Amino acid sequence: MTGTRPTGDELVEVLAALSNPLRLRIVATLAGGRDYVSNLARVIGVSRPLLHMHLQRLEAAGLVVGSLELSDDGKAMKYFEVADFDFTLTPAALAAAVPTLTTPDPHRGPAREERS
Amino acid sequence: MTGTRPTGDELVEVLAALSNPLRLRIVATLAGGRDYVSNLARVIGVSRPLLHMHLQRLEAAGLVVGSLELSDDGKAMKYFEVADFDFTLTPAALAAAVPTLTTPDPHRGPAREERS
DNA sequence: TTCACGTGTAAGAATTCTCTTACACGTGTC
DNA sequence: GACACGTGTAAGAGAATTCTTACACGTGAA
Repeated sequence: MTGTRPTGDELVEVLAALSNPLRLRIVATLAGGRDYVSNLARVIGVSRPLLHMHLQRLEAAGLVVGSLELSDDGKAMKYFEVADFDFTLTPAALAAAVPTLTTPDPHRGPAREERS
Repeated sequence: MTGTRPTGDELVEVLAALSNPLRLRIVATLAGGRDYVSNLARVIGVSRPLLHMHLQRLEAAGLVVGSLELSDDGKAMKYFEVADFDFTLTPAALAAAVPTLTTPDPHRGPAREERS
């Protein structure tokens, strides 16, 4: 995964996933070792449902990986760990990714000239 | 600016600024050469007020630089160009930035344990 | 004066994001 | 059975983003 040239859409998803303080904190914490959801929520100091949502976002972007495991006492634990991603953000790198953006049409129409 | 270790807050602002398809397109376009607002709006195909807003966001994040200049025929033109930024996104880099995040208190309180 | 072209900004709607609260299910232990 | 601890998800409020439309001002040319 390291050194991969992301498509425009992938890049936007990754950047959006990392542009949140809490998610940044989640990744940073997981960088120190894998952990399961409930415990991670306690460590970071966030409610479990909230953490659950953010982990989904991070996993969708491919920044963390989760795996459901069974503990010795039969409990279903969901462990998460960071993926070893490596993205470079430079004007040139962005320019290379932009051509592969799938029309992010503003809202309705693709803009017309102002002042008819 | 290249190779600088950003603070957590700076990093969040930069990532938020780049996590939008249109802003990514703006940076990519400016990477091909400086331009003034009205023309850039035509080139990209977006309304000028909208472009103006996005440029503000990019400039606030330090990704583009604007300068008001007077053209030969006396018009005030605002030219923008990309800053030569270079950010590295790896688990380790993020972990290094996170400690400098200024309390991004969720919403109201700092979360309490669930299930009283 | 009027038109073309540059600048900036404010008001409002539609959408998305963030977060809390509440519910559901399963398993091992007291 | 009741409790502790793990999982997942849905409903709703509040705030932030994104975008359009409309207005303001200034200068040179017809």
